Amino acid sequence: MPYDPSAFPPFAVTVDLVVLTVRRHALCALAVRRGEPPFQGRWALPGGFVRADEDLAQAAARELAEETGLQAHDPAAPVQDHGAHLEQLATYGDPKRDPRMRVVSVAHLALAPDLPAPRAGGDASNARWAPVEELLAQGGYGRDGEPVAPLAFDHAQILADGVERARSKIEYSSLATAFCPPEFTVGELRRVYEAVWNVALDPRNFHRKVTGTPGFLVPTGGTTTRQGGRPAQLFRAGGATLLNPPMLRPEV
Amino acid sequence: MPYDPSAFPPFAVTVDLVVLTVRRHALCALAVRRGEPPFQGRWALPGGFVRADEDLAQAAARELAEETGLQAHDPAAPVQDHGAHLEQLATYGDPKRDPRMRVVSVAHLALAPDLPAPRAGGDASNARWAPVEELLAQGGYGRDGEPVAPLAFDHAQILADGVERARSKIEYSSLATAFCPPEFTVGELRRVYEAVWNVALDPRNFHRKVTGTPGFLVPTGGTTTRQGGRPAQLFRAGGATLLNPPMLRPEV
DNA sequence: AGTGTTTATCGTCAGGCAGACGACTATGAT
DNA sequence: ATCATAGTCGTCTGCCTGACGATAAACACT
Repeated sequence: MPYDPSAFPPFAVTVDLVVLTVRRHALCALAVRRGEPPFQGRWALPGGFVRADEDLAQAAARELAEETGLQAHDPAAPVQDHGAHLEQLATYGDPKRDPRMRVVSVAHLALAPDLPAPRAGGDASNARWAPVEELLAQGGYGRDGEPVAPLAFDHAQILADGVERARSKIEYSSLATAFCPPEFTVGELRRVYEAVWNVALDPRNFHRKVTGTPGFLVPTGGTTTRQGGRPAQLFRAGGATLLNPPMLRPEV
Repeated sequence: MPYDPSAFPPFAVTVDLVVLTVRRHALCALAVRRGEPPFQGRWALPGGFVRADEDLAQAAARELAEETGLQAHDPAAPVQDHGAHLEQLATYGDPKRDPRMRVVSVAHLALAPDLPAPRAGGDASNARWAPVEELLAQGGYGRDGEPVAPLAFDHAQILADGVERARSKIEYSSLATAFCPPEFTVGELRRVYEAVWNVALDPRNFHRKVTGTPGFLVPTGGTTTRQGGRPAQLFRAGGATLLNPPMLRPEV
């Protein structure tokens, strides 16, 4: 029996991106300003429609490249080549989440080092890195005291879910290295954890933990003083993806 | 500007369910036989189209009730009332995953105690609990030696992802109690872990661990001998949802 | 009634790991 | 020279886990 198109309602399917990075000791997310209704002028997560012949991961990688110029990793490959980590986050399909029509959005989570400057269709004023704390302070006030409108659609929920995923996943995986440049120091990696978790970690215990976990870090032989103080060893991310035992987030 | 329907391709959106339970010391999943092409006669995961006015979680709960009669929990509520745990798993949208048309499937994971007998539209022969090992043995042979066809569509991948989610999530959450009846013994809970992980656990260390984790188990005061041997205390699931420190899956 | 089997439960001990923190090292700034 | 800043190595203590001995309370036999 051929399929009956009237047997199911048509949906629009989009991908939305939670793109996280660490800037100035704060966890930041990429936000773009909406140029058209609904929510015109409000900040939102980058995203767009999935094309007819495109896989979901392809669509997310395409949107990521369009917004940031970042190439997504092959998720199965170790974090070695330059580019962002990209993984599926969750799917949001409330019938009323878009007032225009029935839209199901497959949210993805991307983690990137600090390097890139935002660009949204070449217009920098319509894209920015904002501290997640600020973006999630719904109806509150930003760091410069001006009122901040909440994100468009259900994007505050999506962002919150993405942040929580990142916070929990760096506990038991080597994902935190996705926030670092290809070569980095133990101190830089520690500052990533501190920014994502918003806690202070003991530098000595952290150093013991990460250098003692087999396969997590590989020394490159070089050193750097870019942080000031005594020169620090440079490392690359090792092949290990799962940390066992995990890096424990401090209690409260 | 009104929206332009030609600006995006239409999709069908479905929910597919990975319903897991523990039967006779084995982790089993609910499979239904397909009554129509494509993959007619093959086993598949239960699922169906999301309706026009329905949230994704609602659609998953409806399908679960239709297939098993189980009521889904409110995900936020503690695991106390009877019914199945239900959570979103992942979304599968390969353009070729359904030969008929472009279908995006939002897979959900449900965990249920052993009680229910399968029913699919009243026809029991078209639904069964099968050990996941058997369902995932693509092109292999079942326990009775007859050849087993792989699951329809990409359902083997979805099932594998759901099983992996369950296996990892019982490590750090109280989710394993969702496989148990409302009142259960430490031994029954241990057999759940053993079935899901397919390992043998030390009864003494397991008992120490689960009874020593605050909020995990609440004694009801009753005892039972339904397993034979010395009577065991009965417990209910406590309010804790996250186990800290986690229950560690044995190496290798 | 006694014996064996089964399951539950409590205890003990050694090793590993994490948190707290002291000490030393190697840079640049004043 | 002195100080400030980071990085790195050690030590100690407490907690948790894995391994495993021992006891308890039921049932099935004989």
